[in-house]
Amino acid sequence: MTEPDPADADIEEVNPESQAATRNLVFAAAERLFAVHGFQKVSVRDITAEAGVNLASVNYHFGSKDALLLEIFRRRTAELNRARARILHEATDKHQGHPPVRAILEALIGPPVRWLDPNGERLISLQFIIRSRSEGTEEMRAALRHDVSHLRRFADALLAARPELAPEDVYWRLHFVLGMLHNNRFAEFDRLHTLSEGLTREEDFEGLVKRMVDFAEAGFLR
Amino acid sequence: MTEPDPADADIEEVNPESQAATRNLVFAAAERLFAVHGFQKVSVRDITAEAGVNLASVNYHFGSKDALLLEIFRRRTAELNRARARILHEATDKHQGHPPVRAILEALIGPPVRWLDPNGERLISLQFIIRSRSEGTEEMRAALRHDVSHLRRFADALLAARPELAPEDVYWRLHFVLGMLHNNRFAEFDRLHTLSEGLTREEDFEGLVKRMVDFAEAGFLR
DNA sequence: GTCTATAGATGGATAGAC
DNA sequence: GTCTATCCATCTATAGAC
Repeated sequence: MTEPDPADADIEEVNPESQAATRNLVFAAAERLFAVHGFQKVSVRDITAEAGVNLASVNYHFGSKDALLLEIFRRRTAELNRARARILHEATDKHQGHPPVRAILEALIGPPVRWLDPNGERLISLQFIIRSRSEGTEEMRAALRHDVSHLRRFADALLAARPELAPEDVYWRLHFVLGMLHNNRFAEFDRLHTLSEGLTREEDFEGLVKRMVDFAEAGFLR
Repeated sequence: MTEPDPADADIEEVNPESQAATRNLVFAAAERLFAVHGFQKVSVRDITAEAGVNLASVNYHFGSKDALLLEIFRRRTAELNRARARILHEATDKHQGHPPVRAILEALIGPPVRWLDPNGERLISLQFIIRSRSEGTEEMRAALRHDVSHLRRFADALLAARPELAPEDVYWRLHFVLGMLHNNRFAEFDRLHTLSEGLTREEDFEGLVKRMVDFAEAGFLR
């Protein structure tokens, strides 16, 4: 806590921590509201009201609503892809440079599915990332379209693990797996739970990782 | 063509066909713009400009922008689910009431993937349907959440075809297959084509149906 | 039925006081 | 840095002339 110097009592105090605090409050409120309600439906007014700060904060700290969106997007996708890359790297080391299909899929699927756990603190971030695929700004969609470097490693690993498959088969199957992941939205879970009459109310997320890896691996091994 | 009666030349003519034509122009323009640019980004002004009709047409013919959206949604999802139900019904008849997993998956996957063919006239409708999953109005999302009757038949057929599986396994795998389908968006194809450097530029949509059914069937049979 | 004009609401952004 | 007040653009919806 930085207490203002009494000698400065009549000067407007500048508190670096409260500055960072406001920025973080805006960031967190925006991520949460966007994740739950969608990008276009949430206004700057909604965000600042939720964060308990003044209306001008978004523009002061981030420049614009779109720039705020882009910063959240960049930070969260970087975190997710780092987590995936680390696991893939470990699997590569463990298997003398040639990880099997299952280990590759675990590195791809594991992090985002573990983020679904409501007991963790990542659920909102994952929902935000999923939403940005369909509702993002032009800048975000351009980034998604052109920046495939993190997927490059997974595609190459899968191509090496299944050299007898035609490369286009590998790419298409990777696309199918990504589809499985992108479908893990609040609304789709609700629908699944309605259909299954509560049978799929999942609380064991390691179990869900295993379900998804099992399903995806079968598709790659046939 | 209904020609106006010359006796009515000084009375404002009412042409039922031009009325229907305006309505259809609005419907088609709205579906196309929503499918390509998203629901919130397209204004009533965009729609009427694209259709070449006056600004008031949307409210006159449909009541509101949201009602127009809902009507497009209802019509297209009904068409898609009818096509799926018909194929499932045929497969059920053909297999004495007990279609195998592969036939069930073909009925689920075939219609929406055939709609992807740009040589057909369904691509826009499918993109609209996919978008409504994440960007729809509250009414549309409520319909998606609660109306699972069309999926009910597919879930029951799959449960019957794999009685040795725990029901929740069947439901989760159905969820994975739906994820594969929902990922067939313009933007995701672009990304896949970037990653594969053009290898996946698909023109054979029956081939794509087979790819997807192969992948999904493997996941159900393991 | 069509169209123009506009009402009425809401949004992002910013100037200027403190 | 914070906050209020406000500008200005844009949207949906509708009234009223034709």
